[in-house]
Amino acid sequence: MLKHKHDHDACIETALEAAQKICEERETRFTPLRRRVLELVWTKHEPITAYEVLDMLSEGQKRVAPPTVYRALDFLIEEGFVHRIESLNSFVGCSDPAHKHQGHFMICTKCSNVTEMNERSLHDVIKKAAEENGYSYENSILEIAGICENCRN
Amino acid sequence: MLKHKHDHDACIETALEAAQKICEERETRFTPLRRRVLELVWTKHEPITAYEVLDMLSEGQKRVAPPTVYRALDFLIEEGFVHRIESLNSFVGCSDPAHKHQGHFMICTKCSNVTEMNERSLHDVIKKAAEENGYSYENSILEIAGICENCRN
DNA sequence: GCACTGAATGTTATAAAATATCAAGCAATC
DNA sequence: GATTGCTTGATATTTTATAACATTCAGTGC
Repeated sequence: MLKHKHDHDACIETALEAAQKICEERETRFTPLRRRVLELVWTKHEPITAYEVLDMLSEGQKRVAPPTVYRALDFLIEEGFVHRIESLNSFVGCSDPAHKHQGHFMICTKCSNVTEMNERSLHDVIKKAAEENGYSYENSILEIAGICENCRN
Repeated sequence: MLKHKHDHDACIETALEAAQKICEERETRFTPLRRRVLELVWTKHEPITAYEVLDMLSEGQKRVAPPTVYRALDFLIEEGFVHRIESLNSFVGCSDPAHKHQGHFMICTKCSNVTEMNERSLHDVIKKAAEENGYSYENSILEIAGICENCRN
């Protein structure tokens, strides 16, 4: 069942190519394993758990161990290709990998789809709120639960 | 080492009394176990994990099992006396238990202290952002990491 | 008082998520 | 081709959380 009308294969491919390019620029190593994990994260196109990645990664070969997946995910998060959704213990591909940032998300409680908001204004408001309360700002997690447009119709 | 200059015992006592009163109003049961768990959460006055609560609860008596703690925490969260900090898998006492709400937090990455922000304006901005992106708003998690005023001095 | 009911707690077992540690492989540099 | 450091493999364990069923307890009606 297609939730979004888009060419999903192309969408994955674009993400992989972008990651590849960024890693070349940064001289970090986009190894086959890391590439494969990023691909699996994008394949689901919804928050995916580390153990789901693990299962998919293990298909048709010897089962990989959790650290393999977690290390790959750590790298991808570090590079900004993947975000972690704290409230779901899950991971999603980043829609704007070129700029490192912490993601702000809306999570549909019906269909589980996640939308990343890259809104400068929202980020600024949050940062300002922190500073007004005496905190220096490092980063922030924002996860909004609600019902998406599709599911309301 | 005291981090805040306040009478911590009084602060715990206030929280317990408030909870008691609210439960009477709502006709929900503020049992000895639930009271004790809330007390332990407030005693630490920093995010506390379920298993820390479990250990403290077990002191000087037969060890309690995880469900005992999780159920009490579930109740306290449901009533709005405790918030869960997703990014830390931990729990903190709510500073405004009289009004049910989802908490917005600042977390000091040095001293681990947590400050709850009950700012209407921030809440409104977040809700508006969600709606502008086509989501109905249910609730939201905001956890800002930074360094608190104390730790910067 | 006593049986009934439903909520709360106890108990046992297990699932789910994540990490520590050490070993082996591999890729770049000298 | 030896060295170095990063990456991956492998084993074990820790941390976090829940499922399922049994027992206890408080309130209600009789």
